[in-house]
Amino acid sequence: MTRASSRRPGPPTRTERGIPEATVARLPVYLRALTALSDNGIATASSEDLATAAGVNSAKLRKDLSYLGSYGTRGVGYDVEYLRYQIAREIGVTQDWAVVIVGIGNLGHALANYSGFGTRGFRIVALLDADPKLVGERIGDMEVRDFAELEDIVERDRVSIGVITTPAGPAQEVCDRLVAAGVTSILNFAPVVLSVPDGVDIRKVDLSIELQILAYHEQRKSGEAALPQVPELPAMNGLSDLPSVGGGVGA
Amino acid sequence: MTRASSRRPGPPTRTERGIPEATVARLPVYLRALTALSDNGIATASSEDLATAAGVNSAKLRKDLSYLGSYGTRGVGYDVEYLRYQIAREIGVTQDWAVVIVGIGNLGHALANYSGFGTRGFRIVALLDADPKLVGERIGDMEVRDFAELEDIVERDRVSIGVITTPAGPAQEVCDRLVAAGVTSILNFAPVVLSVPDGVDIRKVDLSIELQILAYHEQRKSGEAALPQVPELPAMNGLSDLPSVGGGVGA
DNA sequence: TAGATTGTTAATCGATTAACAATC
DNA sequence: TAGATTGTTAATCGATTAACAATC
Repeated sequence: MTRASSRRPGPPTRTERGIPEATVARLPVYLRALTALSDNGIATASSEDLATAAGVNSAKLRKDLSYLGSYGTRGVGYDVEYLRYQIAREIGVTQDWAVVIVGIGNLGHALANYSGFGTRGFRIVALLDADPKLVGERIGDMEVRDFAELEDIVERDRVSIGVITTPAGPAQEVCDRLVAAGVTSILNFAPVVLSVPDGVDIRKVDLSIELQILAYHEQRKSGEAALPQVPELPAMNGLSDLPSVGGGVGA
Repeated sequence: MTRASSRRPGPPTRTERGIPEATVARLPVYLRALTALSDNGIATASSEDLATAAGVNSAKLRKDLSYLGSYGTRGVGYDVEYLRYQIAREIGVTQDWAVVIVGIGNLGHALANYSGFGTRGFRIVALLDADPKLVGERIGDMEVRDFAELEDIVERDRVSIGVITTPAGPAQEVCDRLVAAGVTSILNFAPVVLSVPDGVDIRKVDLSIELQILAYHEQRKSGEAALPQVPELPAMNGLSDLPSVGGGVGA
């Protein structure tokens, strides 16, 4: 969330279009919950219903929704379709955003094939890789194109979002090229801290960080109730001869 | 972060092993930064150096490290190797955690092949899928095994962490099975809110949510400086006949 | 000793939550 | 009107940040 913050002082008024970051991060969760309710033919839902579906408490949900406006009816609840549309509009997924994926290794492949690319709202316009061996390969109904075409594609298709699925090494360079080409939002899967200029948003998805956070809590559980995960058998701990899962992401 | 909170009142004393969640989430980032410095042969680093490498400000970094103890030297900085070990120990990655991956579709495949599985600290002990067509398939040096073997594997290998890479549909059922088998930490890639009992930690990685958060900010940029991403050509907006990237994750 | 840098304090900011008045 | 549920207030909690005394 490297966002150039340009906020005036004073309390955030609703009309000032200043929705707290924590709320913004939950809007997509509410959107998904509403879509699920809608698919189940449910026309109206209380904040309690919605909160349950979204996995938050109802006070938080009501507070979050209050930043968007007053879309509920006291004593009744929320109209599922109406609220869904309002949230989709607020997030900006009533229009389609053009996306490029750079780095067609295992992960890039997986993302390229990922059907529910955000329940619409996004459109992959190109899969790019610098490796000539990959260029031309078909994935689903797309073809991998040369990374050198980036600038043309970004301009032609008005691409504003780039997804980086390269290894750590080339990620910063790829990032710089994306930014120079005009991309202003980046989703980074490479395990590096990328630096971008003000005005460019960057978000990071990092498997090993997530696992490490789980490990931290896991370590502290062992004593409490369940059995420890640290094996009592000395030979098993850390010295495993199981291979460390080779491969490499390979862009 | 559905963690059974069992905190006594009062300010968090350093010795009370109560590191703030926000700090815990950054420790892996510091660990990675230290590893990079170490790989570059740097033996000592100031909080400023480290903060730059980790992409945070130095005040935050020092505050974070202060929860672990006093591992720096005033006027000098931090010994890279020493601090790296201390953080690794605090996180719990000086030991190996056994991990199972459930759902060997595109994403499961990608994760199974992912080499740097957290710069060590984790060991994939099984790839599981309920689809008989997948069972037996080799991925790297592992073989996909039947999901029915879950309980045996968890017990035998003392698995505490499960990664769910199934589609949304079966995810809750898979989750329940993991929990019943004794898994107490779950990393969920399926686009659903999973419910777990107290004492089980769950973290979620969600591509489409990340993209939607970017879209929200992107939408609000358009007016400001750069060109709008909403095409001026009416025919291009939302009505694209480009296929919505079909496929399905398929467990 | 002078310069550098940590570890900690205290102020500030933002997020969460419970409670309830407004109102359907 | 009585019951239900929203939208908002206010209290609380946790996270960030700047500043600086401690100390190498």
